[in-house]
Amino acid sequence: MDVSPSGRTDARTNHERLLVAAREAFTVSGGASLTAIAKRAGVGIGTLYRHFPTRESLIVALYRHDIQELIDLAPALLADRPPLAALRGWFDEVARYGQLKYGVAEVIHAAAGGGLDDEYYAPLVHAIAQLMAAGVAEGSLKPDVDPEDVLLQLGVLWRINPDNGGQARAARILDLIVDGLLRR
Amino acid sequence: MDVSPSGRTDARTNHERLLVAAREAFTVSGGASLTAIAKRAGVGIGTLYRHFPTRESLIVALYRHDIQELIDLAPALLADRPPLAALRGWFDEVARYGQLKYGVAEVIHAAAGGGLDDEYYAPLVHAIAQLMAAGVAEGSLKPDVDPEDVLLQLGVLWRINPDNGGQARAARILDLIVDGLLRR
DNA sequence: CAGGTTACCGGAGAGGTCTCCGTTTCACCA
DNA sequence: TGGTGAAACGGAGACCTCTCCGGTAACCTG
Repeated sequence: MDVSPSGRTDARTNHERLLVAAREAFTVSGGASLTAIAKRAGVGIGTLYRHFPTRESLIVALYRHDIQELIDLAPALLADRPPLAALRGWFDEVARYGQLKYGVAEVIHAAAGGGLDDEYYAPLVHAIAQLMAAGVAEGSLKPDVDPEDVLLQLGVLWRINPDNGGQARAARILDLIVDGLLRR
Repeated sequence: MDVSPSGRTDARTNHERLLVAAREAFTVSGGASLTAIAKRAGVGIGTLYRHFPTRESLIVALYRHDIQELIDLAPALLADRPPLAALRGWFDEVARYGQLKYGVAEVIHAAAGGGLDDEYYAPLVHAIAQLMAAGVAEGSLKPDVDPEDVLLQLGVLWRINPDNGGQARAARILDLIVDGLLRR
């Protein structure tokens, strides 16, 4: 996932510089090649890869904060809405994040892609599990649905063309997904 | 999508050779670089790209036949099963094709990806529409669901890791999708 | 504070995708 | 049966991802 911050100060420095460069690159243009990021950081491409073995791992590091927000949102929503509304609200937020912040989309996409790198996608699964548990307890959702299956289904959000009524389409599909979870 | 067969015989020949080379490459190894396919066809990479502007367009041309099979299957299923069983059966078949034939997966993925190139993804939408219409007529499915939304949802099938219980997961998710379409 | 280990660095290189454009060749017509 | 213009060809080149390994220098230890 991420190289552990070891004793070497140069390693830590480079790690920092890479994150800064990546953040700049992403906020400026919404995307950049790894080569360009390494160059911007004044570091060799090899160094970038040692610190962040995959493209996602870099992005995850960048957007850890936002993802955490998403995760924390689940219990917050549950606190002041009925379970179903909370679930649907959370889905909406996922969609919104995805359209807004390139990085979050990337991560969820990667997570859903079966990257199996539990480290950072487990929390997302956990958030979903929480939301679903509330609905199950209430009797409105069917029990025994695997939250990972649901995360996987959310992956559809990133195959929707954003312009041209994509927002409406996303809403419709989220409705379908929720309906699929309802107890009959 | 595909270059129109013009008067030039060399164009037609190369088109043919590319298809043959691609088919060989895909059946032999399940996948190949475009460079390799062009080389195998004895043609420049530029020629390959002129005939097939995108990777998908090449694969679509290759698997047009299989996709047609899938499309024809919809009415066949409807003829000898109740609508819901037909729908679910068709979904299963899509999943099976996807795991079996690389190309079909590619196409549906591309189609669902909003490639907007109606030419070859409209038939898939139409197949779904047929299946759904039967369910609606029978009263078991909700009306007014956009078949494209459903096709989009099927895209999840190609984010499932095939090994490691992927088959079971696909079945579970297809159940969820169908449940989402049921009238409540 | 000198020397040795060893983690870390950087970039060359392999292999891909896709574009661009100078060159070749075909089909048509006088 | 040429001659000719448009269409098709092909590969160099720009740019990307990712790997590998010889060189470098930061820490530790005596």
